[in-house]
Amino acid sequence: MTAKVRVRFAPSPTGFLHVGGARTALFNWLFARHHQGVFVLRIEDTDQVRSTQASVDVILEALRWLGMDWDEGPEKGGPYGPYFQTERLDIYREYAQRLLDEDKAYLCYCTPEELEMRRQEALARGEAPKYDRRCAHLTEAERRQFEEEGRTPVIRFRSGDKGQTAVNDLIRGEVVFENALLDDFVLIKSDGLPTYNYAVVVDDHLMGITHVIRGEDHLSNTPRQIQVYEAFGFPLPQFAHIPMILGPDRTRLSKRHGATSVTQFRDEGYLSEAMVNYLALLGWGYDDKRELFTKEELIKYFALEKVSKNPAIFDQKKLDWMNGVYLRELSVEQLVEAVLPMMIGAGYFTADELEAQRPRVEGICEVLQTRVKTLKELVDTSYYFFLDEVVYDPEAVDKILRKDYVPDLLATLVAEFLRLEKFDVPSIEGVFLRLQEETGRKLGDLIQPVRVAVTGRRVSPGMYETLALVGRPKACQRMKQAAEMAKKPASE
RNA sequence: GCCCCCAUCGUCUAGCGGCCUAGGACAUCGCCCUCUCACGGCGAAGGCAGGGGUUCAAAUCCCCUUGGGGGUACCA
Repeated sequence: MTAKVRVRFAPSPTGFLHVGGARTALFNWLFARHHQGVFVLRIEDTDQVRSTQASVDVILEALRWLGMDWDEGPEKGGPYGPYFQTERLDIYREYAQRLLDEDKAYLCYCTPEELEMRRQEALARGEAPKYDRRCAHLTEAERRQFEEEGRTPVIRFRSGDKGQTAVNDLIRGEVVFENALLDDFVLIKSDGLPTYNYAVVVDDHLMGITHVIRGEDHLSNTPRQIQVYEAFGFPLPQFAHIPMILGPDRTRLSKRHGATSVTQFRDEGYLSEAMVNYLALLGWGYDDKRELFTKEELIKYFALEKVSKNPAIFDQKKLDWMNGVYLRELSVEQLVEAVLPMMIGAGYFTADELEAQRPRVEGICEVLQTRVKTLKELVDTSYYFFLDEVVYDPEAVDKILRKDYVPDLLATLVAEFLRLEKFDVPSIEGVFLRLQEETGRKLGDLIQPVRVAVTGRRVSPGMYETLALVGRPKACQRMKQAAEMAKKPASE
């Protein structure tokens, strides 16, 4: 029997949860759940200047929203804690000391400025910009001299420069690196904090991680980490480097490409199920016919073998489509619940009026459900059901309203509407049908002017429903107003 | 500069030597439905980066070129 699968997602809290990070978390989570393993969340907050608690909160919240629960980590604890790297500093020091004692690491007194200068020089000479190892064999006297100068040392790893290091990647196969190309990288910074390449190894080992599933940007660093594993005599975990997510211009996905934070997508009205489904498809696929999966199905089908090697471009259009699919699968009640707070936020009505508005909102959701891709879009486009002022599309006014027959038509309709006992769909439809018969005009010629008059646009849900939902007072008032507009010639 | 990864329609992908005159989905276009728009249905267009090999046979294997991405930090 093989050991229990243990994977981890290890974000650094320096901002929001990026879709790339979310996808990495998802693959780890799916892998863990598929194998009935353990999903660990570890916070890599060793970058003291950029890490913030706010960022931790946002990341946890985003993970929760996506439905990825962690078995060990912040707020949960676990047998291998602490799960914040800054709370594990003693551990890193202790292990570094071991390396120091075994002469597998050494103290280096070079300052960042000196290193930067030498790097530039090396580059100028066309050489590889690697550390020149001048501190690799300091005498006791030299060391004391540096100390007296007030220099605080870093701990550098003594990396081998003969032979090769092979990464056995579950997705890419064997990837071989020349050891001569690796330099003596820093393990512990002068501020006492560990560097990434060192801390991951210690943590992944101590936390019993069996599979390291992470972005391809870490592949090149893996040989360094493997050397550290070997220096300690730790067994290697399995590695799986998943492809990057790129923007439409094939560069690394960033803010320039629009929304990239999970929280932002949530706020823009995307559904977490759609988000998860879409993210899963970025670099993973099941077969040649299915691409809509519930979370349970994803867990059931997910396999590293099916993860592709090539980078994926984040296609918001497809996300939009998929969100529309999930939106349409919602019951009207679910849709209403999701949208009510957003409508209050938009100022359509107050929290006190919520219950009174609910029936209307239900009707609005019904007619808009197939016409929008996101919750926000639903809220935005439904403004004319609530607000008094309608924004008229000039082109619509010009093309549809400014016709000779329109003022009379609108006036007639207002009169008819006012005469109705109930302002509901059948009654409204009856008015239009009768008028169509009497005038011999096409139904569209009757309806389009009303649509523009009442909604300001040439596009809306079915007009009978829209009128009923807008309500008689607002509808008639707008139609009268539009009739006046129709009489005036186009200006400015 | 050096090292590593990747390469099928615009995009995500199926394909793991013959089943491929390359399949699906999004996007695009057309038609149907229809009060507009959407939804839904039907259809069209669109791809194996280029060049060498290997093989009876290559999108599938190898090499080169090109292109893209990543790494090369006292960031993670």
